Amino acid sequence: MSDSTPATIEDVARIAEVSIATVSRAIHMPEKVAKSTRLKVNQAIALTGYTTNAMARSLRLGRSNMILVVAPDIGDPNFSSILVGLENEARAHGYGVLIGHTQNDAQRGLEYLKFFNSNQAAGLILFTGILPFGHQEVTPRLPPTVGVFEPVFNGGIPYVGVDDVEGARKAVDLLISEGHRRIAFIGDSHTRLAYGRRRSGYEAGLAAAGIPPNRRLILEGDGTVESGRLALEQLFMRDDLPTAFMCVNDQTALGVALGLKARGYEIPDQFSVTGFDDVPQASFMTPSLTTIRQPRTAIGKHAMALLLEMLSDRTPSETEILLRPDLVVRNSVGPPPTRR
Amino acid sequence: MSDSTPATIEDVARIAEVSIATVSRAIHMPEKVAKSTRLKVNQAIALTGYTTNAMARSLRLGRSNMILVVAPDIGDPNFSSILVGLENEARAHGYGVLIGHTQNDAQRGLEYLKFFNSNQAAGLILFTGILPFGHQEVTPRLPPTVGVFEPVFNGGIPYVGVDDVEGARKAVDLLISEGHRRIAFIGDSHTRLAYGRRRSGYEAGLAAAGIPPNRRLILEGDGTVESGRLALEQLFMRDDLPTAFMCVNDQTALGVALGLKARGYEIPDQFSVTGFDDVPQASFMTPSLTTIRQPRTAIGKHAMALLLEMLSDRTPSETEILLRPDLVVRNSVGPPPTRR
DNA sequence: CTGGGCGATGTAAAGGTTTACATCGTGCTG
DNA sequence: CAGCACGATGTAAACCTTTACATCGCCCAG
Repeated sequence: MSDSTPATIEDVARIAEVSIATVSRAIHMPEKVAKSTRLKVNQAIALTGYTTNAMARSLRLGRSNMILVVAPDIGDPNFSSILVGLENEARAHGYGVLIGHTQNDAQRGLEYLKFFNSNQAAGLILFTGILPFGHQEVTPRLPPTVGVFEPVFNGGIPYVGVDDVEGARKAVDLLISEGHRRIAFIGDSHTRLAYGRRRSGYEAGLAAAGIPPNRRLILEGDGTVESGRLALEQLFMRDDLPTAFMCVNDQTALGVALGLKARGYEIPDQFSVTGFDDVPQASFMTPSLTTIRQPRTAIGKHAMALLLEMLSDRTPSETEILLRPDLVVRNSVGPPPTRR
Repeated sequence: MSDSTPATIEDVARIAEVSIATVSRAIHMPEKVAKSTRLKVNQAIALTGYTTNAMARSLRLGRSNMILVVAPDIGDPNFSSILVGLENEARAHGYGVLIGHTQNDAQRGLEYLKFFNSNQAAGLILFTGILPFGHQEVTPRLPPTVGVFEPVFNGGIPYVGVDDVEGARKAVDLLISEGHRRIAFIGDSHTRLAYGRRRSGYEAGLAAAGIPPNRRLILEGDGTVESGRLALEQLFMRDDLPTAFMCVNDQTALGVALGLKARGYEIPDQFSVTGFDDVPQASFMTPSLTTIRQPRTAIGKHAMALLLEMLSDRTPSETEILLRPDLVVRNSVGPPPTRR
């Protein structure tokens, strides 16, 4: 009864008194088999506890039920909640999730492609904006792929991200509505596409409020805590201070906040600060950080859904999905100090 | 030349002018094939870019090169750094990592067992202390399994964790060396084994310092922020205050810190607080939290190494690996206020 | 010189599916 | 009533490996 080896399709066929072909059809194309037969097969399946052998199936079909997810760093706290969305969606459709990380090593990225040679994975979710497969000229044939956060570098690959422009716009609008008019943007960068878009949102917000742009209030930064601190120092040295700092991400905001605290200033009484991303740490800061939340689980869900769509029919319904980010109001923003 | 379909072992055999059996042997048991033949085969492999089809191999062997990792919540920030350790170690041995989460739903846990019916996975890494497979009486046959953090509930399964007793001991020793003698332990629990061990460390530390135990200073808690706050309130109501709070984890410590701040007390000037785990947020708190670091990446690495060992020969060299936790000194601990 | 043994290689089966094609029977049309 | 079409089912090949067993030469001992 309870065999040591799992039941095969043949066991089911014997018990249901049909051929294995019929069993297979009853499972995968139920409309092709007579109702009575279907019933017998289902009973036999229940009796044996049969589960179709995914290995044999994948071998025969030349296609597996695994999705490979490659990120530069799976240790990144941002990664895990996206993973939740990815995994839930995948499982809901009978797919499993395989993970890998490149740690920005192209060679390692290349290794993961082997999963596709042998159909160990059917599709790819890519976190890096840049293809992790070395120089772009020799781009190997890619499996069905969906990018997350940023478009994949050499294009033609659909991706799911957040509407950075709108997010930035929400932050700057909040600051303006509190009465700020001198708002710095910390973390401009030419290498990160998302940062450029956030800057666009910032500029659009200022323009909409009729505030003339001020290039001296836009500072470079690479998104690290240190870069925030550095930018702050530059502003202090110039003696050309804003009343609010809009930062390109939460790490930068933390750097700014630490710098201000070190100089003895109070947030939000004397300066306001906003971030972007809503990393888990944001609510732990003092004061807790007002920021823009990336809907991470939703991003994962959509990315996986898009990929699965590509896997069934060939044409994805959309080639770019931008989700709406939310403003998370905490305690780092207030009205500018009244000048008197 | 660059076919659309990947090369099979047969292509290699044809080019090398040998049989497919010889190719297989050249790859997996090189000592069994003549040196000259091996050379020809290797050249043919290089020429064709052959990669052995993992599906066919797994089907034939009845064993795959995937390890399933199941956690209650893969969104937990603690999870991701362990994952790094797991994945690195797995890949170094030619294994891939498959992930799943149960969200404490036994049914979902059960679903993942299907991966083993069809040999889609060869081994299991389990994060929950309790088996995620419903009631324990009907425990299904488990594949080779290693637990992480806590021993798996119905035993007999090796696990990798941290030496909680030693970690707690380090925390309490620090507090004692700063001069504290009235030290509360927040977060006692009968359900979490790790918490019990941390309490043991606390008690051992007090005993070693000749401080008599005081049951009124040991408070229940489930490890949430709220539980920390609650325990604090109880202590205040009793008007029986310690000078330091040793918390069973960082969340609890945050709850205590927030409660103290809300009552207008300063940390560490008036009260000292320690945590356990060193979650990423710990350094963002104000004041930053002195805590015990779990060597997460190392835990992942050891757990995977142990599992792979079980997969090759049947007997694991050890059945319990406890890693040494480190004290991370930040700013939440100071000497007790001088009474005057 | 013959037979046995051994090292190197080949042959073929097995692993569990899916599916093109063949077969069978029934009911309808002409 | 004959023939055809169609729906339901069965047969067998193919997917790509690994490996037990067979085969083939060759060397050495008797």
